[in-house]
Amino acid sequence: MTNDTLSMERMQRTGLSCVRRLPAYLQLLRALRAEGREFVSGTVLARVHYLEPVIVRKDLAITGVMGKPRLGFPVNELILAIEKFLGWDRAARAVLVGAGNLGAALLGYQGFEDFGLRIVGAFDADPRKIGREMKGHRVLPLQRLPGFVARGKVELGILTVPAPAAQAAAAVLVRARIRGIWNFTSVRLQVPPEVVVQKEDLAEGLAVLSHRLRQPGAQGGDSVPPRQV
Amino acid sequence: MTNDTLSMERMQRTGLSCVRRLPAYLQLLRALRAEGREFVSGTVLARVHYLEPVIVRKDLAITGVMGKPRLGFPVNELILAIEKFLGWDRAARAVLVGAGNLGAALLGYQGFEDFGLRIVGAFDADPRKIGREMKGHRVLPLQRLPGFVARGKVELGILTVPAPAAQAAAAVLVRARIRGIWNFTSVRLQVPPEVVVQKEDLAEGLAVLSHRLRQPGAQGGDSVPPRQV
DNA sequence: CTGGGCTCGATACTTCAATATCGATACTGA
DNA sequence: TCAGTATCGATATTGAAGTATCGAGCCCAG
Ligand SMILES: NC(=O)c1ccc[n+]([C@@H]2O[C@H](COP(=O)([O-])OP(=O)(O)OC[C@H]3O[C@@H](n4cnc5c(N)ncnc54)[C@H](O)[C@@H]3O)[C@@H](O)[C@H]2O)c1
Ligand SMILES: NC(=O)c1ccc[n+]([C@@H]2O[C@H](COP(=O)([O-])OP(=O)(O)OC[C@H]3O[C@@H](n4cnc5c(N)ncnc54)[C@H](O)[C@@H]3O)[C@@H](O)[C@H]2O)c1
Repeated sequence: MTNDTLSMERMQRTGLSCVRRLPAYLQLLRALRAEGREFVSGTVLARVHYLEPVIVRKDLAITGVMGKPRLGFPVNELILAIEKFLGWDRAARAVLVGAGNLGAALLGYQGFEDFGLRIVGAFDADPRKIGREMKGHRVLPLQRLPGFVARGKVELGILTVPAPAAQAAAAVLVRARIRGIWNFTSVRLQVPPEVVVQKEDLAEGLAVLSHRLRQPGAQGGDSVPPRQV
Repeated sequence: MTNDTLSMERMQRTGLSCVRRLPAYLQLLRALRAEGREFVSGTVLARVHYLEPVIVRKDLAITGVMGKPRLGFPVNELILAIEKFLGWDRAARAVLVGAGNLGAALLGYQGFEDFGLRIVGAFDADPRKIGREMKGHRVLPLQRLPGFVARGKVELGILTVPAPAAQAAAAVLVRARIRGIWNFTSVRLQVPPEVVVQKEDLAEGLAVLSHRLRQPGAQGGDSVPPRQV
């Protein structure tokens, strides 16, 4: 059985929780590679992220990379495998729709290249914003989006318009044959089944934070720390 | 058994997945209240959010509000119960640390009052930003944070500084006796157990999106997959 | 060259969320 | 008035994620 077949088989039964943790591993692995480390144990990765070592090993198993006893996992190989697994080996091209508060922040964020994303265009409906330069991008009118997407092989749309405009803007993206939408509005978008929508809802995190503040027995930290020492 | 006792008992065994869904219900319930609706069935709530009716009923059960057969749940009572459950009946006061790209977006966001949050101050370390007005807030030097927090009964800190500055900035917040930190950096903060940290990681969502784009059998629409504690 | 100890992968167990099913209730409409 | 039905709450079942444990491999120290 080839490595690829193995990888594909495991991909089927991949839990989402695991996928969510991969970027954190990737970040640390890249830092280790920059230091020249060749191997790292799952135990070390776990300690940094307050996880159980066994979770890390199980997560890394889906990449198909084998660790060596006493040594750990090969850092560089693991980086490449995770990047390939997530499709981050080549950055996906994305357009941003809604060059407002949040849109400007995302346009100005330098870290997306590390996460397999490159914003190549910004669009807005407000005539006062169109034509202006924003964080190194010229804001274009929404009417030019379909041509831009088709010509530029754009795969993703980032949606940062006000809630009432969200569904209509999503429809424009869908008609432009975008493959996925990163949705920062609070609207549940209706899209055809071939379009993937990932909703990013700040209210969710805020609800968890508020709730934990009210919980008397809540523990601090980003997650449950394993056991001390 | 009083409603309060019931509510407190159920609060103990509340799952996080449920808490994450509450803001979505709340949003729709408020819209219904604005229309004058007095009752709404769990089935309707479920349809809007693409959930199973059973899930909605179980989620709403933790508020202690009882629904009536054939009628549904009392809208206004439910809103008040959810707000109280999350502690959103009075907005928590928060300071923002790091008035950069993302910080400016959050400062300019008008929707936080609906989520029980009020940003009352903005802080930065960059002398060029200090003193400037930003989205209606004067940016203050970090040294003034402790006094500001103590005097203003500030409970929350919003962390939007670059990653290398994150731990130090968190330490300032902790020393100022903040109760919770909303962490937008990619750093796992080390804080004492009485401080609650909620980490908001865009890379997680992006990883899920990328992965689903590569999954041939993935279906569209946004789902809210459960996350680890 | 040989035993100790760290680490890996595999398997079994536990916990919790999602789903299915059921009887009970109260409004609708004939 | 009373059958019909949408809806509720409760319980049981399924499934996924996290946890515990074990044997095996391999490096290193002595
Ligand atoms: N700002 C934040 O911190 C924040 C946080 C969480 C969620 N959000 C969500 O992000 C979205 C945008 O928030 P914001 O604060 O940036 O609002 P904003 O008003 O600052 O920006 C919205 C932008 O969208 C443009 N726009 C309006 N209608 C459009 C259309 N039909 N097509 C294209 N562009 C259009 C507007 O001209 C404006 O530039 C909202 O849905 C909000 O709920 C924002
Ligand atoms: N911009 C985005 O869209 C985005 C998205 C996801 C995550 N983030 C994260 O948010 C954080 C900020 O991102 P950004 O794009 O706003 O960066 P930024 O550089 O625009 O803003 C950072 C701000 O923090 C200030 N600062 C630096 N050191 C400080 C200190 N010790 N104390 C107080 N303030 C200090 C800087 O002066 C600057 O104003 C980063 O950790 C980034 O990873 C940003």
